[in-house]
Amino acid sequence: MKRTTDPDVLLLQAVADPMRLSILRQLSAQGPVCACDFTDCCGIGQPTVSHHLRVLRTAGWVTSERQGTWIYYSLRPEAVARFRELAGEIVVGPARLASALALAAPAARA
Amino acid sequence: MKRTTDPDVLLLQAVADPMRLSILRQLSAQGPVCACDFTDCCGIGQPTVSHHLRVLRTAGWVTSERQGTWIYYSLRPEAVARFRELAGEIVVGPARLASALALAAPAARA
DNA sequence: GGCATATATCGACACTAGTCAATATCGAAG
DNA sequence: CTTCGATATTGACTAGTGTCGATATATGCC
Repeated sequence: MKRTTDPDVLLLQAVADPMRLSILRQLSAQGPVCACDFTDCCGIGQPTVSHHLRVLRTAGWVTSERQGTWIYYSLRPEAVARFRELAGEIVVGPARLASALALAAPAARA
Repeated sequence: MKRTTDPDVLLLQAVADPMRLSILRQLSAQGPVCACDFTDCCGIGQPTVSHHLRVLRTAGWVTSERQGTWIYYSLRPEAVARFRELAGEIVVGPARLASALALAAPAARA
């Protein structure tokens, strides 16, 4: 995967992993979750969990907050909203219309 | 990236690439697009375009259809719908509620 | 048939990502 | 201050990914 600076792509890359999708779903279902909980539930080593959480934090998906010994992770509303926007960008509707108008003209836009 | 069988993750992995996101956006905006158009617009080699289109097809994002010499690619409504569902699954709402009820108890649900 | 164009496949390369073991850091408790 | 538990970082290894050049396949045209 080539390194990218596009924040949209970073957001998508971060969620495009089984562990991280699982983490995000758990955060969505349970709210702020202690990092230790991810370590238990996913059958995965602690450093790996920490790594995935870092990826999610870097991409803007989560924020962390200390509560004594533990660190709680929460979803960032901005990321959730942006993800939904991205999903909303991809639509099928206009496609069929355009195809009816200008099919068989591959470079017609030039 | 470890190989995965989860179709949701496959869908997300497919869209989590600059070229492929660009291709999907173009398909969303213009409808069925000739493969040759992607080759021109993205400053990328023809085999690479073919590779990305195969990834998108494998993930269920697009279907191909021959029109004489050219091959037109279209978005699959099922994939678009599933993508939007996935985006809808991640919500921030319940999080705050749960945190108000049971904070400072990392394994309270056990 | 033979040729030209469009697309797919193959093989190879560099780079990246996911994972773990070992270790460091940080906060709390004694 | 020492110790302990939780989390982060480092270093290394493996495997997957994006890219390309060369080549194969398919379609249309002469």
